[in-house]
Parts: sequence; structure tokens; C-alpha cells
Amino acid sequence: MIDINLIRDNPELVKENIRKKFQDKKLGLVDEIIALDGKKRALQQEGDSRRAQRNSLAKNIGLLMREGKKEEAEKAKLLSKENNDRIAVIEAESAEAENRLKTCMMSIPNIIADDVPIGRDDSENVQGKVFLEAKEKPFEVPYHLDILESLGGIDLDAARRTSGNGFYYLLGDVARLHSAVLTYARDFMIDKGFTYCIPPFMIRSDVVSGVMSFEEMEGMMYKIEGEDLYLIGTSEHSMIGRFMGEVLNEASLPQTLTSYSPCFRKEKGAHGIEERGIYRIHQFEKQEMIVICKPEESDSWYEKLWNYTVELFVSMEIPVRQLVCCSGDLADLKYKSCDIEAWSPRQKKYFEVGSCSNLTDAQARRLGIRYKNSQTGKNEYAHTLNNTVVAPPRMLIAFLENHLQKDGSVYIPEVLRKYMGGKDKILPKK
RNA sequence: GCAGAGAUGGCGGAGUGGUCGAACGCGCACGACUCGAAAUCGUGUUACGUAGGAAUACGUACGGGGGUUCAAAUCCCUCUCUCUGCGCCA
Repeated sequence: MIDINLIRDNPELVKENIRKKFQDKKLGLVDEIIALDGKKRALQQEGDSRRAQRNSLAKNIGLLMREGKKEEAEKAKLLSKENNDRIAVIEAESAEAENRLKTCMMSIPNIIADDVPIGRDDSENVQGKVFLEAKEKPFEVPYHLDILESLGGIDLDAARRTSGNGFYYLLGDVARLHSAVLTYARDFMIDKGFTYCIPPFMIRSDVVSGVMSFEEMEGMMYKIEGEDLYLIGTSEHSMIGRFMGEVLNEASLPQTLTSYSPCFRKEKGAHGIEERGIYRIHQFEKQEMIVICKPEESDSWYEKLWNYTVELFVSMEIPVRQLVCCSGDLADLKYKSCDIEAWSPRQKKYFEVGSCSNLTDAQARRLGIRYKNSQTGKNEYAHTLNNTVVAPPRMLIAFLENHLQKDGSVYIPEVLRKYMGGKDKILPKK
């Protein structure tokens, strides 16, 4: 949600931003917001003076009662009742205007960064930097499921029986590798100065509706029957929710946190669980990083964050690239975003393994995350950023494809060996 | 899960229907005293919204939501959380 003052002062800028995102159907909302805002303010002024009247009448009635002037008090009561009827009407109108205003404000996209490439959809995203050479293998690389099976590392048949499509049993060294990647990533982020956090894996509906739109909620979130609880789709939900409605001490910023959690997703959206294997599943585990900082610091944090992910993947000897999200592909809350994509030697292309976003104050305004600015003494909205450190099931695809050897074994890079009991490779099951 | 008690400003804590945005204390800011400091004294010190250039004025908010009343921190309903005891459980 953007600052309404921006719409009051500079509606053209907001409209231009909407055009850049190819959401021209929303242009009318800007004028509607200006009208609603004016209406709301007019209603508030009348309401306020009516309420002032109610207060003074009530005060007067109290006085009259004490002086024993019962008749006069009764007369004043009637007057007050009349006034209150009018207040009720104004309040109803005002609530209606405010609701509509909020709905409109929620669909106005955040102002995007100047350097976001302009484009309609994901086909116009722009490749940024490339890290490590994306090499082709001298032999044919099998589908990741076949590699997993050759290592004795997965049982999808049983998972389908116990839980349905979109779940897996990981086994043996592959399961260990999965945990090793998470643990290594955790330590990697701790070394960068981040605070490790294990958050709640279920959150209440008010938190859910704070962090996502109703449509997103329908398509992603699993609800616990008979409880006001949802399974988190990412730890960002509970990590950001932690600061809802808070006024943070300026000295406590930046908050730099890295969190572990399982993630649960319905994946009801465009693709569904169609990809074979562990690319898109209902349950996976993820190490995440979030930053809450002062506005002037969010740009530099954004650069640092996505580079951490790159550094992590490079240390595991997996080629990656940055893919810069274009204006049309950018979610409404985002100021700027990029994906980190890993190289797939089988498909001979890159695929998404993480996503880094700077939401500036849009998410913070929606959730009421503020800090006390010591210069101005005012409470101001903080900036929020989030980024994937690593989500092992999906990154395992890149890992297996890149580190598969001709003999069917899988090479384990140096940095992971201490988490793998010293092993330098995983051998296929004969 | 059951029973009881409770949730008030940055913190502690009073207030049980009207003059309460809220006593008192702590903290914080400014000023006086002082060569300087401590102590002391004085003044100020919630947030949000609307109007205004500003001083300011008005409104809203006493865990969240709803209700009763001319009037709610105070009465009623409900939800959440905390404490105590019992129960249950890794």
C-alpha cells in the first residue's frame, strides 16, 4: 500500500507508475481514491463536530442531574439522541467510504524503482550478472527424479499413498544432503551477521490477511480445520508478522534475520503440481532471510541480499545468474525484485531457485511496522526486504544435475562435507 | 482442557458510569541552581486522524471486536493473551 499523500499531491506520478506496469485498467482507481478521500474527510469533519456536540451535551446532562434539574436533563437527552441518530448515519457512510478507499488503495501498486526494466510479463525479464561458467556435461544428464532414484534417495510411490501427489520421502544420503544444505546455509547467514530464527509454522488469519491478498491466500494457504490457524507458505509470513503493529526502536534497526521453516502450499495457481518430481510440491523446507531497515538503507540491503544467495550457490559450485524482474512481472507490493536462477545442464537453461525483493514501505504501511526516527521524533514506516537463502528440494535439482559424474556418483563440494560426515560423493545404489 | 485472577501511557501503578487522555512514581527532554556535576526545584513529555502557515482546535483510542446508556477505562457479550492451581503431553 502506498502513501495516500502521494496520490493527493502527485496523482500523475502514481498513474505513470500504473502505466509502466501495464495495469491501465487501474488508472480510474486513482481518481476514485481522490474522490473517496475528499468524501471521507468531509464526513469526518461533520462527524467530529457532531461528536464534539455529543460530548458537551453529555457533560451538561451530568451537571443537570447533579443539580437535580431532572426535566431539563430529560430535554437534553432527547436532543442528544437526535444528534446521535445523525452520527450513526455519518458513521455508516464513512465506514463505507473508508472500506472502498482501502480496497482501492490496496490495488494501487507500489512505486517501482527507476532502474526496473519496463516489460509486460516474465518473458521480458532481463538477465543480470552471471556467476560461474554454465558448462554442458560430456554425457546426457537424466531427469532429476531418475538421478534421485539411482541414488536410492526418494520414494514418491509411498508418498502418494500416504499424502497424495506433491509430497515425497527423501532417503539416506540424499535426505542427509538436504539437511546439510539447510544447515550450511544457516551457518552461512549467521556468519554474515544475521540472527537465526525458528518461527511459528502456523499463523492466525489476521496475520495471513496482513501479509497477502485474499486471492493469494485461497491459492496458497492450508487452513487448520476448526481453528483460526493456517500453515505458513513461507517463513516470511511469520517473520514479518512478528513486527505487525510495532514501533521499533531506531537503534534496533536494521533487523537482519534468517529463518528456517517448512513451507506448505496448495499450488492451486497457474501451474499446479504438474512438474514431475520435486520441482513444485506441497511441502518443502526453506532457509529465508528478511531485513527491516530504515528507508535510506533498503537499496543497499537489496544488493547485499541477492548477492548473499549468489555467494552461497557459488560456494557450492553451482552456476547461477541474476534475473531482473520487469515492471509487469513485479508483484504490486514490490519496489524491485530479482530471481536467482541456477543452471540446469539437462535443460541447458536456468531455472528459479530464489527470489529477492525490496518492498520499501508498502508492506510496512499495510502491517503498521514503524520505527521512531530520532532526527524528527516521528514514527515512520520502516522498509522491508526478503530473500530466499535456499530451498533445498528445488535446489537439489540443480545440485544433482551439476554435480552428477559420468559413473553415476554425485560430487559433494568442499563446503558441505563437514555436514555430510566427511563424504565427498554420493554413490549410486546398484 | 478445567477453575480462578488479570490486560490501563516508554515502564510501574491508581481509577469501578459523567468534570478521566487518565492520579502518583520512575524514565526521558528542557530550564534554574553550580566553576562543573550529583542532589534539588520548575516546566514539559501517548499515538492516530481532520482543519490550519503555525500556535492550536476538534475527534478517536484504556488488549481486539460487538452491545447497553444522553454518557463506558468502569456494566454486559465475545475473542485473544498473561499469571496461579489442577489435568494432559515430546
